[in-house]
Amino acid sequence: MIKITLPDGTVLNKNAGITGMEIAEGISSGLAKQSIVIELDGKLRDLSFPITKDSELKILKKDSDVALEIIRHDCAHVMAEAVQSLYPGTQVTIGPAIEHGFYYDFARDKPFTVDDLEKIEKKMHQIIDDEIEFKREVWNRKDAIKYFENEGEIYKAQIINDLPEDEDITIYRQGKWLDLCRGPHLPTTKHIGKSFKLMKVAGAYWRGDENNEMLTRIYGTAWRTDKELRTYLNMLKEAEKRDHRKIGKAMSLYTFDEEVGSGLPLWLPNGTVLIDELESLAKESETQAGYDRVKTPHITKGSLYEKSGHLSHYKDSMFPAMDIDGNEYYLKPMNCPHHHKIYASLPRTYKELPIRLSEYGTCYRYEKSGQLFGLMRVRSMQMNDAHIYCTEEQFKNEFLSVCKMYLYYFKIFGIEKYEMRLSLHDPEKLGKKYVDEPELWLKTEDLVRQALQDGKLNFVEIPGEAAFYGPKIDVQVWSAIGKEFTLATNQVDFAIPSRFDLTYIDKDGKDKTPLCIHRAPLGTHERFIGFLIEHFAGNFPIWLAPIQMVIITISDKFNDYAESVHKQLKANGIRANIDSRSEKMGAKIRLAEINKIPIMLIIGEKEVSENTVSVRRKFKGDLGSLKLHDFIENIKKEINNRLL
RNA sequence: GCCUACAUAGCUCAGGCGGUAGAGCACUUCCUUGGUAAGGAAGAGGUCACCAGUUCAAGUCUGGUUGUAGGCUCCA
Repeated sequence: MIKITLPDGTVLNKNAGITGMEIAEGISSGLAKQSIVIELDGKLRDLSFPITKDSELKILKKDSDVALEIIRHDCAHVMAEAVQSLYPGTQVTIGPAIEHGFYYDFARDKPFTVDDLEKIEKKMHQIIDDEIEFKREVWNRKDAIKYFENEGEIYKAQIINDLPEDEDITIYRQGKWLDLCRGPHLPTTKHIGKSFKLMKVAGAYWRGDENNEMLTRIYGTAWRTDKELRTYLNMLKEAEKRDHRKIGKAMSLYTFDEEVGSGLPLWLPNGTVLIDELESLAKESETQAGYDRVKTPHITKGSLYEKSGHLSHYKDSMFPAMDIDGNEYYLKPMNCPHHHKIYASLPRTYKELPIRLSEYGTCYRYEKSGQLFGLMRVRSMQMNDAHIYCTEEQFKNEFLSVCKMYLYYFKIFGIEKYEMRLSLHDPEKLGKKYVDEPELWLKTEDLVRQALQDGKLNFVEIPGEAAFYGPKIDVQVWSAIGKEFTLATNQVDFAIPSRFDLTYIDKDGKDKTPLCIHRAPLGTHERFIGFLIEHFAGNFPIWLAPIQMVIITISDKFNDYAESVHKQLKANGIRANIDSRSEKMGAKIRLAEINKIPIMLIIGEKEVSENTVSVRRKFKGDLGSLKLHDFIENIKKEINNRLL
């Protein structure tokens, strides 16, 4: 007899070898029906797993998060079986559950196409309807390797070979088909249900290494119920509508041109308004925070980038050199070396520090063609850049005020979903990916960590994500379609100032090396605007909206008055258009709504005679009429305060 | 860069088997002068991404180039 303790403290005395399923059945038939898997002493096991010793047992039902993960994982297994039965000779590799679904990577001479997905899905339904049991077996390691090698499954054999020595090699059979798997699994394929869908095919490198062969990955999504599946698919559709590439086109914000080159956006007048507004915001807050503005050239000699370390650590992301009078020149990927030169152009004393140099210059980075993505990943980018040179004592304060600056920006834009990440170096990559200063790395990382903790900011630590010259804080956000991006960044540079012989004369008359903070609270204008488009779904607050309002005349009898209103709006710095087409008011309103123009000023007989405008706002509708003067004063307040 | 797919009017898209292009919206003109999400009519718009090849004939078939999309890898 063994003792089995349930989560509520109940202790059951049972014969050794009893299974989770049997215990569930003993409790209630309803529970047995709902049960998916058990947690035995903290480890997930199959319902059919024989319990042989005193244990703590938790029975997990279909509604648990774990169950959903297992449904997805099993779905991957069933897909693999379907694929191998339909396309003999295809090798299986790995097939995990992921957020929203699962994937499986296959090795096959001919990659799958979208047409294959339908056939595979049909076969999967068949396997699920057949209600096949998942059976766990523990195999001898050598036998397992031999088995998979004989089957021509070289990837599986390799996976087993690389498993830790002490780990059991478990095999799951589903009917005639079997796969190496840690488990656990559902009792039968029927438990997977029908709420899944194969989504897309993609290439993926074996073990995620681009030096390895390319496998074919099939992505699927799977849910507990059809309702959940439909909700998810619907969410994807809604997200597509927010896609900055779609809205950017519809609102004429920016465009790309084949003859200009990929990743090189052309900002149209409407989009340039957004850039200008962001710049004004940045200039305003940076002036207040004691920054000085500078301007530096777009191309520079290679020798400067040798000194900065860019050529040894960052060359892959730089456009190739151009030869000018026998010298190699590069397009600048970052502003730091230039700012360092500006710092070095004069002797500096401790009294001047901190020195804060800001620049809204364009940088150029060579991104591989496959990773360009609308405005979020481009090759020419305008940075909201600055470098702060300070003493070690000043560091914490400076670093935190930068963090506060981007939190201030986030508040203005109503950005609530973000994650701050402290990116640290990977000691194994010192001298390669990172400058070879092991002690300075640790010391600086500690300095940053301390600053964040003292500032009571929430953050997570990610090793191996630092910049080549120092640790950084990245602020991560997610695009409408769920891609993750770094929006703002705040980096410490401890190595470069000494390479550039940057010094200041300290109180004691001795030369010392300052610390340098790189910071870009608005990231690049391209990415920031791409993100804002999705964040607002194109419905920008008034201060940002490229076209703030449109004047709609009820008939062309009122065009003269409309012109005079337009003139007064312009004189007050308000961006307005007139819609004087020979159309009905309803049609004009509709067009303005579709174009996401926040305010409509309707003008007819009544407004002309009373010197008013009838105000209609997007999302709010008809707000009645106001004296033109009063309207302008109100709206100016809203614009100047950058209200949401 | 790698894998897969796609590229037709300003936008969204039709164009089984090869026979030199079509819709809706937008645009222009005319009629209409209408009070809070589509009034009517007519017209103009395309070297079917580009370059080769096959063919009597290519938007359609083949190859290449460029660009775009979804992934992988990499990053603000």
